[in-house]
Amino acid sequence: MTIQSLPNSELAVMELLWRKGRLTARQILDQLYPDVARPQHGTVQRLLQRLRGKGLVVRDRSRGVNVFSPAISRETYASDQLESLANRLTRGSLVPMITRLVEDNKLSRAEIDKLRRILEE
Amino acid sequence: MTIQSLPNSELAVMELLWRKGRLTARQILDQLYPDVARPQHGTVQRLLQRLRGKGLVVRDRSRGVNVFSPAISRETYASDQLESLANRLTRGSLVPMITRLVEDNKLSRAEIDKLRRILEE
DNA sequence: TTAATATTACGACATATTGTCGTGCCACCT
DNA sequence: AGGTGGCACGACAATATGTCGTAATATTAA
Repeated sequence: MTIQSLPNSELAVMELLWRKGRLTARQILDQLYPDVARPQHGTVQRLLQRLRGKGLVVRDRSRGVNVFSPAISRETYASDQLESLANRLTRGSLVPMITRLVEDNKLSRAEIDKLRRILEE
Repeated sequence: MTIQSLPNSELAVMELLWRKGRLTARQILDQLYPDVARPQHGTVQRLLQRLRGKGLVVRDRSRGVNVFSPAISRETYASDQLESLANRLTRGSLVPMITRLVEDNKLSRAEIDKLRRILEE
């Protein structure tokens, strides 16, 4: 089963968690809405709650304040989304998409080199 | 600018158009809802209208009945979505996603070989 | 310990998106 | 003129998304 695609607001929270690793709701609030007049704790709590429901965030209740962290890595989420994309559009194969990117010169020399190295094994 | 991600109902129409090339609304209706009791022309017309609005479908009014065809290829749409995914999640690079797929053995031998050939140039 | 403060969980909405219908209008064919 | 099919689009239900408000609980400061 594929992980669903996240809406912007939830992705923004994941982005922070992927960058920092572990954060409290307040820390997320401060980073997401640094200069909002009346920041809403509720909004962040809600987003975290929904993300937990989707299995993308775990919380640590062991200390006073809940600490949240990603349940899956950015790479896992990203590659999962890529698989889903390929399944929906190109019968599960990456070939048509990558072919097109190469033909359109959308991949840098460096990127191509790295990909080749990965595929050497 | 990136092409937006299509909802299921619209993707189903694109899928048909990509497969067949050119179709009238009625042909799409017959294929999409082959055994629905009271098929709704309006639904298909609406979907085609929205797809035209998004620039993904063009119509040929030169004959009596409108004939619709894709404005962009499946490969263009797919690779565009892939770029968008990479931009949102991995700073535009495919490397993290592909690396993960290889590590997880999600790519077949044949798929890897094809990708390598594409990247040879 | 108690009052103030922060945190949490979640109901409630406003908006936006998606999936469907229905209807009125138009063109063509008898 | 009447019938048939096609077309454009308003409308709306269902769902998803983004945001608040608040009551209950936990924590901290006095």
